Amino acid sequence: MTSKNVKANAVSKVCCGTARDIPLSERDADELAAVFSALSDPVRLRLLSIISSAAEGEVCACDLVTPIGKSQPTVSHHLKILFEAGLVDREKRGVWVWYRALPERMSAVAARLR
Amino acid sequence: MTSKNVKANAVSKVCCGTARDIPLSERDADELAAVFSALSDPVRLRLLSIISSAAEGEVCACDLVTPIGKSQPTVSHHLKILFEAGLVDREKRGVWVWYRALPERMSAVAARLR
DNA sequence: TCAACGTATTGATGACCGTCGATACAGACT
DNA sequence: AGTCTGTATCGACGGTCATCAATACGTTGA
Repeated sequence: MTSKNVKANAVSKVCCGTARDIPLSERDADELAAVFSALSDPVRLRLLSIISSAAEGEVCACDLVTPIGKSQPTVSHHLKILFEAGLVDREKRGVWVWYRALPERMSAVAARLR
Repeated sequence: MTSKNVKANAVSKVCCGTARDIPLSERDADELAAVFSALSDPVRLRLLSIISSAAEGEVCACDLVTPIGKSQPTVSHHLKILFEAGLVDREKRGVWVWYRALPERMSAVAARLR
């Protein structure tokens, strides 16, 4: 329980080493996990896909309900999660809400996967 | 409901365009979401962090329980999820199971975030 | 064969999540 | 004023997940 690791190919009596410190802090792990939680739903990934590939750089929420194939409250719920995770930005203009992708945020998350 | 998008700064009467096709297929979205689900737990992220930064390239499962601070069944459960998501590889040698990171898999996932 | 140990599985529990119908809210137009 | 429309919120349902104690499995060594 208090000994060092052994060589890769050996099967030794001792194995378990002392508890080393974890490179990723608990707070960082929580924050990262929150972002990945937002990315862990296929509906949200498809929403991100549509928003990111918009020729105008932004998409009206009303253009997202039909292609996703879910109810309007469900799509609104997923957009809120993406927004709160910092993955998209939104702007209300009149009655409509326009969603914009935040590629630098995506890149930052991707960078933390090495 | 069947008109085109309007300019960014305008507040026009028409908004909602026809349903365009989604760049990300439903199957791809499901697969990607499954990987992100595996990454959406802080315990699993910390496990990945320990395994990825191992000097020997691999870590014995017995060295993961104490630093994580969860019960042995819980750690085993999370390791199984990481393995089934293709994020880590494992090899049983004697009584012990050694876990190894798969950085190329991480890079592949990161690449899909643009 | 038996005991000891590391790991995986089972079963149960409490919490969280995706979904939708109904409803509330906020602009825009008459 | 009122009405229409796009969006967000509420409430409820069913399903999934993280967690642990208990247990089963597999390997080692006596």
